[in-house]
Amino acid sequence: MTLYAEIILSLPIDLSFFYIIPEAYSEEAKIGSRVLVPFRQRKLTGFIIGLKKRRLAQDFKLKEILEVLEKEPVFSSSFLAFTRNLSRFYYSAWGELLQASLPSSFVLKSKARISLSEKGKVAIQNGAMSQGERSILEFLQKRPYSDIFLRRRFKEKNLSYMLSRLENKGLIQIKREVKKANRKKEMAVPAGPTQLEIDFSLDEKSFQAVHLIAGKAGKKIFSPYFLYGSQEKREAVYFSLIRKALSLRRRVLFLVPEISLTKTLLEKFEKKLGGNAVLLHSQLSERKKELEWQKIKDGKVDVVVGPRSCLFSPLENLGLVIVDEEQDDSYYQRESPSYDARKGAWIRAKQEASVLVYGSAVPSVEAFYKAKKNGYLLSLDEGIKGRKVKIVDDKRERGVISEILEKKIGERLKKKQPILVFINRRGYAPFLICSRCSYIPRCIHCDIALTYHKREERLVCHYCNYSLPKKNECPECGSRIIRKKGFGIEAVEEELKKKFPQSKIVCFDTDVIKSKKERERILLHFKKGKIDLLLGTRLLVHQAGLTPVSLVVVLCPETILTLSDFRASQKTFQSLHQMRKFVRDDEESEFLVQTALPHHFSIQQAAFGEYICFFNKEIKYRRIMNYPPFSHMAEVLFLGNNLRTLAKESRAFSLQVKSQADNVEILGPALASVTRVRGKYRIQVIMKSRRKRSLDEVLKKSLKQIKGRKSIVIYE
DNA sequence: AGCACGCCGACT
DNA sequence: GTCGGCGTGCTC
Repeated sequence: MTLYAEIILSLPIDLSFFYIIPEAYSEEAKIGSRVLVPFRQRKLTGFIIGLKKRRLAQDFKLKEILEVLEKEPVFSSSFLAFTRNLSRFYYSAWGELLQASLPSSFVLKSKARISLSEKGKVAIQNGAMSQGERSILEFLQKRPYSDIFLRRRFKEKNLSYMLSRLENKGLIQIKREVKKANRKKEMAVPAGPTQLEIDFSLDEKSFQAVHLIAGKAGKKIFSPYFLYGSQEKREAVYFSLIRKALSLRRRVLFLVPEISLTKTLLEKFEKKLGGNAVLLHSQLSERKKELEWQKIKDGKVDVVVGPRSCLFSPLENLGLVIVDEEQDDSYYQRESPSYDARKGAWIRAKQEASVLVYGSAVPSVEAFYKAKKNGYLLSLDEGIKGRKVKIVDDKRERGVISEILEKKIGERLKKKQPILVFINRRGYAPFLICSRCSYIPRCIHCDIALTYHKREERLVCHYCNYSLPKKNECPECGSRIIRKKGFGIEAVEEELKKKFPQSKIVCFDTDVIKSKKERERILLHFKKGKIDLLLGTRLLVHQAGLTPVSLVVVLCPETILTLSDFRASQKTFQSLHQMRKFVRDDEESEFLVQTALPHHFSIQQAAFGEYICFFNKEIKYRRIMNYPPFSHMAEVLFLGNNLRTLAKESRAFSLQVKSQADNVEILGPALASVTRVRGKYRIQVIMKSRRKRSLDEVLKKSLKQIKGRKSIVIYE
């Protein structure tokens, strides 16, 4: 009897396809199997999501599956259910999520190899053809090439069309083949004996938290928790819980933000758990990732630690999912397939009926509110550490470095105490302006002013990297009076070096740090005291292993607040809070914040480390404005080359939404804050609703009408 | 996504 | 009148 398979392909489309299962594969073809199928001219990797005895799609000529690639399915049915739910929630293609769940060598695709035919060889001599066609044929005289190579060589936009015409004329042959990686089975290296570090230094509150959560770990019931407390306290609880889960023979997924992935983290795990943990991250080699994935799949690993992509680890019998530093925005993947690993962890834990633990000392207000409201917030007593804090008003000061700043920095330098200065603005000046005609140099691909970089003497676009040399004359009116507006890290560096010529001052930003080696060298020098003052952007904030110092200075923390983002206050708070962590915990250490908005609550509360105060204020504002967590929100971004068609499309979309939505609020369409990036225009529509269901119904219907490219971001 | 089909302007 | 630009639609 013929069997049919419903298959999801690794493509950005929300459709499944049906194929015939050949007799030879009737045993191997199971739900979750990875298969190779013919798709138009190509061969693609697909995943079986259903088996049918009768054909459902009557009007198609079904094709046969070419190959079932493993004896046992790569995905369990519960994993399939999890990824399907995730794809529905975030409007990302299921196939793309499945593809992202596998090492890239598992996703096979046919590649076209193009060679000259006998007829083609003759045609070069005397055939009539266009210039483009002739040049391709002449190029193929040497040897056959892949279509990717040809595409790079001939920059024509319509190469594939030209090739298909040449193929039809019989002048070339196109062979489509799948290249499989030759994977040798490698013996897993047995973990060496590790000295296990046993410490159960839990205080009363932490002990109670462990007791409460561990009680749930034994049962197969989904139970979420939020641990609110300092890093050390959270970690102690995590490790107790991990041990508990392991003793119950259930596995653990431990998610961390992108940046805290360091060797230290793995060492910590090895000391506490032996060689049982595996660290996965994007910087591992493809081969290494493949081996680790296989180890997890084979059940040889009990704990997986890593960033958001680890959400898709093939762990079975999952008992505990931990999401540490819950507030970190790196959990949200914006590139397709987009998803939020925090919500993803929720969906997966629910699917696997396991315990879920979020943790943070500065939770996102959404998560904190939900945890409080639904009674799963566990406070580990985060006492506020009193540090000396000074907020300096920008407007009362003159110059880049104010008098107060100069005095404070001077004092510390005299005492040979290292200093950290943060300013999150690259370059020398955010933009230049001609004094005579007010001309501002702008990017040719993006709707944004160019930043002046003095080191290179160039004007640079921070969105697309377009740059041009800085000229002394205004290109509009020829005047030589061009002013610099505002200041960036280079200007601060210049000023500091002028004021403190004896001191060793080093800059740490993307424009200086070009290699891993460079980065480590500077951090080491700072640690050893060879650098007196380290000046950095957000890049520096994200360096784990930077030791606290006695003076931390922050310049312009308010830049995020000027953006039209409902989470601007939260982002400001979190970024300042991260910088505050670098202030040494003692009496004489000081945190100095110089800002144009000294009275803004997010800056004040962050400077003083008052999370609860910040939360109370912010949550009121969210409630009034009906922003998450009081609503579900979707940001739909329309992208296109033509502003006119884009406007038409987005307006049609919003009319469609308005016509059917009684309980969906809609804002826009409006030009995005940066109207054009890399030559593409951007128009934004924001939708809010109390219920995700209502939002989904409207969104699903309205999205069907749009053909153009769009990206959707979901907040809840 | 990729690839085919089909519709229009600029050229032999 | 054809070539080759791109917009639209389909893939089991």
